[in-house]
Amino acid sequence: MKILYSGVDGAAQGGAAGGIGRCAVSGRAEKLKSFYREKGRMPSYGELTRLLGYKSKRSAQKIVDKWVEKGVVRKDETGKLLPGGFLSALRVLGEVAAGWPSPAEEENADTISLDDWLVEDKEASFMLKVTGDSMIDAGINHGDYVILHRGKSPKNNDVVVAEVDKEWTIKFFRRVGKSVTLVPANKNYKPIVPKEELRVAGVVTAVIRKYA
Amino acid sequence: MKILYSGVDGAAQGGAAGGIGRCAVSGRAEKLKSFYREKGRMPSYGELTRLLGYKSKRSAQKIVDKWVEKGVVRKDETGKLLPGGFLSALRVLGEVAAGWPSPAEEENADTISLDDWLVEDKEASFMLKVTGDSMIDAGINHGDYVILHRGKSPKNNDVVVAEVDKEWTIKFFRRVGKSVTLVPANKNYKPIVPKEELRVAGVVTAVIRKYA
DNA sequence: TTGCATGGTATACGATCGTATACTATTTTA
DNA sequence: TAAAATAGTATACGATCGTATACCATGCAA
Repeated sequence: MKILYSGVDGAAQGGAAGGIGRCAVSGRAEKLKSFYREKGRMPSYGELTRLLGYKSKRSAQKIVDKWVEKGVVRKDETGKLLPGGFLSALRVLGEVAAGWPSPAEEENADTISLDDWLVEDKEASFMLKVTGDSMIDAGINHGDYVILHRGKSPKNNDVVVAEVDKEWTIKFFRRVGKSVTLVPANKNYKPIVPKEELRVAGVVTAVIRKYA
Repeated sequence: MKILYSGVDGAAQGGAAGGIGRCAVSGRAEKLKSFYREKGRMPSYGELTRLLGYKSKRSAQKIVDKWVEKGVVRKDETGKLLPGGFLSALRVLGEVAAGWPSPAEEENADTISLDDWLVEDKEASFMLKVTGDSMIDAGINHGDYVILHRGKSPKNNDVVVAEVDKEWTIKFFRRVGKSVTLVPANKNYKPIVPKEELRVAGVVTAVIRKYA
């Protein structure tokens, strides 16, 4: 029995079947990406000229014009360069059961920023680490992180973080008529019906688990 | 029974107890943040002067000097401004069971970028949507997203995405001596012992669930 | 062979860049 | 009250900014 590990360069290993190719990016764009990752900002035309090994700024200008057309970079209203779609954090592929995407799909894959995708309102959002297993049947385990949106008011069956009778918990928010019940996702725990005061800290908009 | 929703401005609502205050940031830094979020780059000194309503660049310079000391912004070796710790995506607070953090803690909370935190090697990482419930007891549900690191070779008990005998699945990777077993986290499924070929697409480094 | 893109160089333009010195108020501190 | 720090203005410096026109190769199609 063979075990194949798909490395960064797929072709070097398994060879034919299936094929997980490296995402082909032009060498020039690659240099731009390095610059941006390293320095945290886009280069000026002068810097780009040197970066690409040109002797005239005009050459860099022409490259940029094409990049703008392709959406690799954008331009300010003052002409300064802005990061385009070339360095978004992650490529998003299809579903697991659907088989592995072809190299063609892979290159055309959308890219997203997890920050933007997961957090709608950064000002009003927090991340919390979850303790306990009261939501384990909802796939929220001990040690997981949740993103909490504070401004939102909970709808029925939302997962919320709430303080009920002096204790903070994470539960399902379930409203029947006027009364509210906080329902755990673990049959070893009982639903909580707040006696005096229920303080909702926010609605859980995402769950994140990070493997070491 | 009272239900309190902690809005963005906590003080406006519940008043005293507990208190979830707004993160206090100077109005000037707030303007900088807006500029950066809107334009995707840091302002020049000239722009910053106008942004803050000054008439002389020198005033903006002095503000920047203090920001640099506090780590709000950084500077290039050419003097250009770089984003500092002021706009990282998320504030990270304590644990749920530990009670709600005090406003003081809240202001001093660390901030992180989910992109950087979750994805070590962006070039070699992908995101996949999970189909099926074979890993449900490990808290990986149908519809969840997983981040896949392709270069990594799996250790024992890692969650991997693999193609075994022409089918793609997500399972625990369990190695005993020379033989490898792919173990589901669902008692309705049986462990898979690859007969001919096992192709490991990558190791799952994170699981993300996003609530609508 | 002609014509015309393509890719690169050289150079020049006004505007803006980051930095600096000098000066005037105002507020804080001794 | 006097001294010292703070906050803001005015202005000037050389360097670099983004943009533009012109020119020179090479390659390819008509």
